[in-house]
Amino acid sequence: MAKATTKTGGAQRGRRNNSDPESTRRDILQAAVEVLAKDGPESLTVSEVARRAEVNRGTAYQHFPTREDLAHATAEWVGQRMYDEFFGDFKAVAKENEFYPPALAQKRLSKFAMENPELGRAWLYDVMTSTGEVTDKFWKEYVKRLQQFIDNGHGRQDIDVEVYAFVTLVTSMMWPIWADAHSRSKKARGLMEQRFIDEMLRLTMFGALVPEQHPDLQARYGNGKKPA
Amino acid sequence: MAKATTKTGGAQRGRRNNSDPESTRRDILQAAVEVLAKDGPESLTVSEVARRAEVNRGTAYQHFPTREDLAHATAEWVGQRMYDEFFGDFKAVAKENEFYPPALAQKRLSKFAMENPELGRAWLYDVMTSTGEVTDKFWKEYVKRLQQFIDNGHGRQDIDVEVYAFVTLVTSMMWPIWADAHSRSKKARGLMEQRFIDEMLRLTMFGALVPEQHPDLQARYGNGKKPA
DNA sequence: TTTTTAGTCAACACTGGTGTGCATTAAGGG
DNA sequence: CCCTTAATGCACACCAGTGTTGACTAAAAA
Repeated sequence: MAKATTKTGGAQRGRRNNSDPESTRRDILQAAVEVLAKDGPESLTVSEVARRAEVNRGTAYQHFPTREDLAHATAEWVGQRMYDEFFGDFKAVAKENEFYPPALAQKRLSKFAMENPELGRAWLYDVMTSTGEVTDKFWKEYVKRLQQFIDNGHGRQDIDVEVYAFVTLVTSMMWPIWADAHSRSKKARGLMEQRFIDEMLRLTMFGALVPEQHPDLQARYGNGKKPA
Repeated sequence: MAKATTKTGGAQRGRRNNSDPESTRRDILQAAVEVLAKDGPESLTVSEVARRAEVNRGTAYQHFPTREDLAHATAEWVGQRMYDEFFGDFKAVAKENEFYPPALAQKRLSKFAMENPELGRAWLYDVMTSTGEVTDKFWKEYVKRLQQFIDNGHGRQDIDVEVYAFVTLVTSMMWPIWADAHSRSKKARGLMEQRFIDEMLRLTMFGALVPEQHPDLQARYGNGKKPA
């Protein structure tokens, strides 16, 4: 009504016109992560993401030519964000090139995963669907720091660092999903978080078995060397 | 040609006509699991599954009225198959109502996961997407047996059984996926399997830390009781 | 022999995502 | 003031999956 100059299509009057396309790109990627977390990879469509980002579908296609491009960019973005959010303020907590003290590390990792379930979920989906090597920045840095922590004499020398990193990362990212499905209240969720942290630390510190009951394992793994 | 009686549609002459509809149902479900493992939940469509099962789409719809029905039935079927294949010959290996010796258990679990990656993957997808409580038969039995194992004095009394079961199950199921993505040859894959088994057993037996370096954790988790 | 069951085949209407093209704005910079 | 950039809105062709229906057949069960 106000302006009848418009013939057919055309941009809506008063719509956002961003001088900073990067922010639009971020909005789209963020929406993609949310879609991934909420409905899984099946629902990661350009249409759905654009809707959620409150961005025109055409705009999304300008940033990501195909659905596949969007999916890949999303995976990368997740890796980058995890890296930033987890290692970002590292210097404030631990010395450069050093791992956290374990109690702090596990707590931080769990907290991070509980607070960013959508990142964890997206990361897991990526791990589960990627066919080639995972080049994830976050993963690499995590393994590196862990290795240094062990080299510094804090961890057992016979650890297989990659496997150990895999175990802690995968379970930490997966647990919030489990916790959400198995707790009704927010309070219950908090308890679940604490349970996980406690058990992981306990396991990290002492393992799960009563040593005297398992002489065979003691013989095989107790010498501090990797088994042949 | 042979018979010109057919007017338009109609069943193909000499086609399978199964007296045992259950086997058809199984074929469809098995195909669904394979689709899930190969291309993920996005590709779990009635059309695709029917194609893979070499069954008419209409037939699939007779067994599973909607795509959702098929998805749910598939998840259930996976749980049941995992239960059968993992606990099926339990009595042959361990006494009734008792857990395996840990070395055997971890080896068996890993082997199972490596040999049935499609089941593991489907199970993980289910865990990751289910919103409600996981009622999985396999999971429940696993936790039960583990609890008994600990009650019998083989494991540390302060273990949080559910968390511990979660850790071992999730990582065991996920590792083959990781291993596949990170190994070129079949031999490399076998090595990955062994690495995982070794590290899990080592971790189970001794944990990951050098106790003397972490008096704080020793104080908190070393008394054999759950922290308050 | 008749009937029921399990399955095949083809056609159809419908939905929703894909990717493209184009006219149309709005803002900022030179 | 004009030009470029970022974005909108909409139309179009296309494809693939969904779910339904109706005609048909082979084999087992009654």
